[in-house]
Amino acid sequence: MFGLVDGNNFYVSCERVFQPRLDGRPVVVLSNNDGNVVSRSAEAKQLGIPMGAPYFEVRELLRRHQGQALSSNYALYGDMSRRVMARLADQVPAVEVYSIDEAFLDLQGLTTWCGTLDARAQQIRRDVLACTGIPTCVGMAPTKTLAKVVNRLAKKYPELHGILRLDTDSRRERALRALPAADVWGIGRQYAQLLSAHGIRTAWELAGVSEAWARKNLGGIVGWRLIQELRGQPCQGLQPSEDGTLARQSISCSRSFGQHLTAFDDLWGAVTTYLSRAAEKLRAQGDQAHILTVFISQDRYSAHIPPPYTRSATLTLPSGPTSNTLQLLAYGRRLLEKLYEPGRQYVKAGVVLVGLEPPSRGQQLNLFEPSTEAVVPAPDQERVQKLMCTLDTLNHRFGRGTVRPAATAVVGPQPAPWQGKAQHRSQSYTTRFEDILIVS
DNA sequence: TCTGGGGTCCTAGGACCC
DNA sequence: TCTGGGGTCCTAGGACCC
Repeated sequence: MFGLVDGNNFYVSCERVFQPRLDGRPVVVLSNNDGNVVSRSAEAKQLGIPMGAPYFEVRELLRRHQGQALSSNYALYGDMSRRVMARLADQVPAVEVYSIDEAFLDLQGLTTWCGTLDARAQQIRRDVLACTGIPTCVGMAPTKTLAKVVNRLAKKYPELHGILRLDTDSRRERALRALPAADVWGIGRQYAQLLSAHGIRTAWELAGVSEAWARKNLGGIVGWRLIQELRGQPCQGLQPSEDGTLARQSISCSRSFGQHLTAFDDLWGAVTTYLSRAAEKLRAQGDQAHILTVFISQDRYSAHIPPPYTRSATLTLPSGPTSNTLQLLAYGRRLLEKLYEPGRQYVKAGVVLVGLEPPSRGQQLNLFEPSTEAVVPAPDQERVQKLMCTLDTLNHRFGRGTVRPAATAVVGPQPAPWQGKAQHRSQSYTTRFEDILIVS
């Protein structure tokens, strides 16, 4: 039996823990750059504010209803997530951290030592709420996909008190009939449209399509598995997370700018910032990368700019995998030089690291004489490692960006030109001493 | 005026291998 | 005249997730 625990309106709930004045009011949390709505309180949902709505479209509506919009505060949400996951790990045999606000649980054998599964699920919810302040719902079912189904229903119907368990065929049928096919895990916009065109409205009807049809129309093997899981045949196991974190197969960092940028140095400042951050994540994961991509984008909403809006360049590092920020920056600069065109207005940039692997003992050498200008010479490995370790320690202890590449420096008191908007940011209550909550 | 960021998996097609 | 079979790796693109 799988459990799925999901934080209700997670980002909004994190904010409310430290700002009770937000209770009972329509509250939304915005994406980076204060762009779109990414989390909504129940009151905001009731106003009809859709997920993903551009902020400028709903600002007036929120104001009229004494609502509040908040800039996203990932330091806070990440830390609250860690606390929630730690509580879960304490109470079940295994946890798979699926996203910042969701985890699959292994419920095997839980009933034998603590009453019914339902009672156990309620106990987990109470514990998480008491220890972190985050309200959750729990779905329980024989497959991950069905656990997602019942979790959604538990959220939708308050009379279920936050939990729903699915263990018989008649319960499965009732649950699937109650859920629109478009709300099934794995059915996005395109597939929803296709299903609707074929008259398939509920998850129950979706579970009834033929295997051949699912294979043909819902992404091959992926669609086949989806149908199996809806019918109660598990196709995905639990992949327990080590120490509450996930080892990634790719690491990226990208941002929209607060204004249009045209100067190379400004773009380079942004790319330097993002690449430094990505390299930090890479080292935190204990990996090195051997493929680097840099991309820059123009405004895709602009009427007079033809696609493609994004141009990217990828390089397999000729000197082998590395997690050295300085070496990555040297390659990154060449990629950006390749992409940059003077006179164009750019709105976003980013970097992606792939080909991740743990450091090997020796450094990979190029069999053929490398064209010397293409290779960024790798300085002494041990010294570099020490340097990176010192960098990470300082930035962890004194705050992100305390020690950083000079290309990101800005003269004067104004924010960097690539800095995005965040006009309604709450404090980092749990991760900065200066921001600790004062109760008077 | 204003429109996010960070991931996953799968498929198809081409180059190349023996 | 006649032109195989079974692989791997890489890339681009498309779908999905939160």
